[in-house]
Amino acid sequence: MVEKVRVRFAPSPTGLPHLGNVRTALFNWLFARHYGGAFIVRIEDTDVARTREGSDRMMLEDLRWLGLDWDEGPRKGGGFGPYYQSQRLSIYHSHAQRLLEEGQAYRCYCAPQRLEEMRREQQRRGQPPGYDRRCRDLSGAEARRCEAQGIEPVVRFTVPLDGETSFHDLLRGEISFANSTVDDFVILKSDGYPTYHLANVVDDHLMEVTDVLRADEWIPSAPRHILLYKALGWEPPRYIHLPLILDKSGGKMSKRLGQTSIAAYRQRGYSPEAIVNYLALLGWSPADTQEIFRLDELAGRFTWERISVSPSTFDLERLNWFNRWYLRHLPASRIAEEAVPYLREAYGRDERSQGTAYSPEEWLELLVDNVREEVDSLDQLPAHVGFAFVDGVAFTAEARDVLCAPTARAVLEAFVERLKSVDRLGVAEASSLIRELRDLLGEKEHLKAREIMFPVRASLTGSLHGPSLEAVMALLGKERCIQRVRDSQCSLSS
RNA sequence: GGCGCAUUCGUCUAGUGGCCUAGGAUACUGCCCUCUCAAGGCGGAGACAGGGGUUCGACUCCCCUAUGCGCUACCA
Repeated sequence: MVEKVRVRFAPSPTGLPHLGNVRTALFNWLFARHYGGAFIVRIEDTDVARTREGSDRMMLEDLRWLGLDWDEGPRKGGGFGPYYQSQRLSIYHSHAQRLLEEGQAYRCYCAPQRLEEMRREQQRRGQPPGYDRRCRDLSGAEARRCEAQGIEPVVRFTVPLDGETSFHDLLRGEISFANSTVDDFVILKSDGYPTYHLANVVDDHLMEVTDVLRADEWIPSAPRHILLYKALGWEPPRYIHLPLILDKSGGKMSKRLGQTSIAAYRQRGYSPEAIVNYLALLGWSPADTQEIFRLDELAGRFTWERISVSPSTFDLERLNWFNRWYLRHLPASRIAEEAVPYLREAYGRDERSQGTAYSPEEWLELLVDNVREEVDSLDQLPAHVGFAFVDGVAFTAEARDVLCAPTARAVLEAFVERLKSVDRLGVAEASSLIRELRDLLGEKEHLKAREIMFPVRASLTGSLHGPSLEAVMALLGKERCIQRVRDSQCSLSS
């Protein structure tokens, strides 16, 4: 690749951006970065009916969030704009006009109902579907009659009746189609907007795109694009068709609305690092067995030869694994910061440091640091930290059993006794307090570790599971610990 | 129906004719560690869609079949 590589991500703003979209964006971005090229974003808003207000904004926002910055495109500009197709209408018109004049395209006045009937009939007869070319050889007089009736025509491309059209896909090799299976497709709609086929070819050429990385589903329409390039006298770009991402039920991702939108994952507290890492390994693999990759590291190692050709299934479990990894390895301060909205939502506050040895910031970080390993995503966090936020302790059945054990009372009394003599209860102090307690009771009463730890844990949190005991103690603070032990004893005796 | 793409453990994948009694990861599972849950360590179970070729030798190349998916719009 001698010339400078230029690739583009060209979403159509018709809904919530999903994992499939973003994977295509990611691969384009990685390709551009790896080969030192430019990454262009172009909004393909040519379908007036399906365009959703704000969809382009969300797409851009998702890209930004994931760290996929673009060199040219909306909000950024560049020498090949505008980057919204709806602002390039005159460009498409002039090219359509040229094809019209050269006899490589023609106006078609067929009514939608007629086309529909035609298709039904073809279906019924078991014939290949496609436009029957009724308007292909319309006389001037007939065309004028239609115009007089006020019919807005579409412009169709004149596809050769025989021969074949083939193109080279970098991954799959030569793919060819008999021209007889390609019908005279529409390039300009009656509302004046171009179809994907025209807009895409014209823009890729004008924007000097060298490599097209797009989803697999485009392979069947590739011959149309090749034919257009040829008709316009242009050189087609190189093509890499990316394997589709299927959802759990086996269908193409974009067809199911579901919970696969990037926004949904962001809301649930998945990190962009995890999503990028997961997506990168869906359809691409490194030469070794490494699995954890930062974005810049991926850019360094991403080569198109290692993109796979077979479709893959989206697997939430695996995404969760990546997310847990990042939850565990990202700085605690960042996780704490991101946990705030979830805690506020659940408890109306994001800290409860009063009466503890910590500042609000320290407290939050300590809390998050001790539970982050237990969740798949941040939205699960509140469920694990109730003990630190809620006042009354609710006991689980097994916690109750533990507290009713004959040895529990002595343990708790000894615990409170030691607690009283501590003036600052941080994690370190809690830790040594526990050690002393275990030494003492282990020796004197011959109690096992769990016979000591469980009652304390149960009285403090109402549960047998949770963060390490010293963290629990430090998070509650001295007074609340003492209070909870007292309360638990009362509630048991009553 | 037509056209196209694909087919290795449940899932993501390695594998480009001998390195494969098919490797890694995840999920599942056993043990260890441990106050619990995680994490971590060490094990286990688990796959080349089927049939024909080509070859001294096929997961790897060719053909057929099957299956899955995609496209078949004045959607992208």
